[in-house]
Amino acid sequence: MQKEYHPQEIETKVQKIWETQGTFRVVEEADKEKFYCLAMFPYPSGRLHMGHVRNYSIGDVISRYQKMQGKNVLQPMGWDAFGLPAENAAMKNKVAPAGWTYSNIDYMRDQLKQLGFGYDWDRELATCQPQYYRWEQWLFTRLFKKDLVYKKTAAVNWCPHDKTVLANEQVIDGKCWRCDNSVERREIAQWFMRITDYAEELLSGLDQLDEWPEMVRTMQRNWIGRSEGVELQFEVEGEATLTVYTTRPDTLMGVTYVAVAAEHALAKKAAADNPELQAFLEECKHSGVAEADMATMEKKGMDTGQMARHPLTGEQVPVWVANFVLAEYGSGAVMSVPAHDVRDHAFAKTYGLPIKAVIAPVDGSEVSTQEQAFVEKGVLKNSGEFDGLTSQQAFDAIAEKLQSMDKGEKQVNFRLRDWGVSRQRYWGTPIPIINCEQCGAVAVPEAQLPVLLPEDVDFSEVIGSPIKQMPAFYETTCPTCGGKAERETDTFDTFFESSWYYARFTCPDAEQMLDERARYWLPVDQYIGGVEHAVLHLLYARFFHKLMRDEGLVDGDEPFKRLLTQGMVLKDGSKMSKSKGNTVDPQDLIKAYGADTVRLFTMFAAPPEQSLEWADSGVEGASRFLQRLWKLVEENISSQSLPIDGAALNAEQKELRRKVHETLRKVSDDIGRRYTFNTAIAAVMELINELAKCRDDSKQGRAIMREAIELITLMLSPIVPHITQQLWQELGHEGLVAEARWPMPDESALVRDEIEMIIQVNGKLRSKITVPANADKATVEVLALQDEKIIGNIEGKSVRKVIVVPGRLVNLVVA
RNA sequence: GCCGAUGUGGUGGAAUUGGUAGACACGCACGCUUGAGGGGCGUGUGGCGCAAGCUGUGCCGGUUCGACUCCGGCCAUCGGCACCA
Repeated sequence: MQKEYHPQEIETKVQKIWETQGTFRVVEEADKEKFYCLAMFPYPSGRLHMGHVRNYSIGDVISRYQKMQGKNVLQPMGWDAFGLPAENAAMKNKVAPAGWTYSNIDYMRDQLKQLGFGYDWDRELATCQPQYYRWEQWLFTRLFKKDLVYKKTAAVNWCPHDKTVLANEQVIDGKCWRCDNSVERREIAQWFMRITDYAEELLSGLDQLDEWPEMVRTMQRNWIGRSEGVELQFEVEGEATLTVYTTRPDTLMGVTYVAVAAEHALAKKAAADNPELQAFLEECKHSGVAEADMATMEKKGMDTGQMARHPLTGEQVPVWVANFVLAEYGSGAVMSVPAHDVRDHAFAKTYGLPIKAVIAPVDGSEVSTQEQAFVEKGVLKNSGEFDGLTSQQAFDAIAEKLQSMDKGEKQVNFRLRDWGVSRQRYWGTPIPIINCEQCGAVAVPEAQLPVLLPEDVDFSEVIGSPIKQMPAFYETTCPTCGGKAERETDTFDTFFESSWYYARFTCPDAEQMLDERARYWLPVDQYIGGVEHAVLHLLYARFFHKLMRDEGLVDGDEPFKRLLTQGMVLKDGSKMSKSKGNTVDPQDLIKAYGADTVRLFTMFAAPPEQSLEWADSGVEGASRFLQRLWKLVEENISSQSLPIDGAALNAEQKELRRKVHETLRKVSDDIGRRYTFNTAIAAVMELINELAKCRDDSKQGRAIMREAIELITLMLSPIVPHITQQLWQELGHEGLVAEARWPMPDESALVRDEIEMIIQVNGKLRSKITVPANADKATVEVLALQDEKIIGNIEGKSVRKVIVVPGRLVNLVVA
């Protein structure tokens, strides 16, 4: 065995062994328990960043651990290959997005291999390949026939100078990131998926996901935002009725105005002969479509001059246009009760609208609503026949009254909106629809799929999508009538591809969307990815799984059994990014220290769910630890495996061996159940510190040492697989450590005769005593009161109470 | 603004079920090794104090024999907010 640890040499060698032996290639084996471990696939941006390294290290540790449990472990890897950055690179460097993407994939694949992740590379896929995206086109046409997709207009960010649609990310402070002109909102026709049809199931399904972080389930619940309320109508003279939705019908008698979105038909109509209002609506357009912007901007409004008739009182209330009313939520109109809603209150104050209090506190106290809204539920007042009812009672009474007048009814509403999947971009999956003047929107027939995205495009002349100016692409004939027709030139949201890749990994070469193999592998047993995906991606994937289930393609209702959301990698307290110049390139670290050191540090520096603060000095520490490990094995390599006679061990040997097996028990729990890899590593460090101090050359002493280094090699192998493979071989084992079985602690080595207990006086630590492990409460109490320090401490005071927590402590309450 | 997290030594973090706060590591200091540097090894290291001891987990308050942990209120930082992925 070499005296020094040479990571690069070992890693190259070990990676070659895995590759030639196909160690991580898997097939379906009906008689073996399966484990599907998936880390969110990367966007091929060019180079791996530390976030990737962390994500994939976590997945690899879990996968390797499960493999050592004897399971049939699938760990695939692929590429979320469509997206905006490829187009930006294309414009900047005058290269086609496809070529840029594929060369990035080649580079990053090589980086992943250098890190030694145990992927089944035979299953690799990239979402920009026609053999992948053809099946989502196919699914879309199926959903089209089921009326689960539809077209409607929706707002986008529009740059009037570049004449192109901008992503939210491309709008900086309301300006276009390229030309710095003001961005406008513009309504265009787009395709939507009826995710709201599944809202109820997406919500209730969360209750079954008991191995997901509670935080993620809460965020999804709030995102779906189920509410019970009342939908009711206000009549507006000369107009269609104005429909509003409220969760507080008990406040209905306090309505002093109604507000509509700037895009609302009523607002547009009222503006036709009102230049001032017209100007205001124009002004409202000058904001992006992001909800955060809508919520933080100054609340502005204008009277339309129209009056709406209160459904119960018949009173006339003014109709206002307000920039904070969301056109896409509910009906794009709200009833306003300034006395009992914070936002309505602020608006009423600004524009001098009346505030009418109709809810009083339950305890009968007086509150003024002139300076501040009273938003709690209470008892009705100033509400005619409903006076004296509680908010709860009034909810039902008012709903019933409205229903009897045919002016409203109870309704369940969701905050969740249908998913707009159209993107006015090039580098994405073409939407498989043909627009015919005669027949309307027609799905591309199955036999004509895939609709291929032309990859040979010129980005130097165009702003926006080149296929929109490519007649060869969009000119076609209608599949129904055979007449002249045009293809959709929009592409899918890239969330579309990432919503089902987990399923395609089970059968990447199938000549259909999914085949029988999906039923063997799914659901994913462990999914790992950034917490930033807690809502959107994870919700869309759950939705897709249900769509595929309803197509008979998969079993089960949920795609991901257990979820781990990893924290971000930070440097100097903020997210690593090129613009901040605080990035760390994993490639440099692999070169300098080897992959095992990089993996070890990322796993040791923080528990996976927390953000990880990067520290170069910590990497040094990880490297040092591996050298210590190497040295420990090297110094003890000559010790042979010998049987250990538990009864013949002296006290020190017994204690050392107990430490070894306690460490094994802890590491198994930390890796297998808790996923706290940092504490698992710390436990092994502690053990190695103990072992390094040990100088016991007796036969039994050497046997304990030998057992310890074998167990340490196994315990660390999921985390640092290269060095442990080399050590495993040096220790004389034929097979791969990756294929070894995870060891079990020896229960007899864990037995203790004595335990230490702490003694507190009034909750403060005063002494420690050693007691027999089986001592009962009374014995412990007596021993505690005999302790010298304690006697001194409680002298002259009376013991009022004694609390004994078995195995832990004694607390004496004195006064 | 709304939703969700987080806050512990000089630093990253540990404390798993309300029971020894600071494991493990980094850094730092001192010592040994070396011609020197590097490296390695050893000892110490929350603060105050000579010590006994006191004090200490973002801030204010509460529950408890006992609170980093539970409850109420605040502050700060981070993530998401539907066209970044």
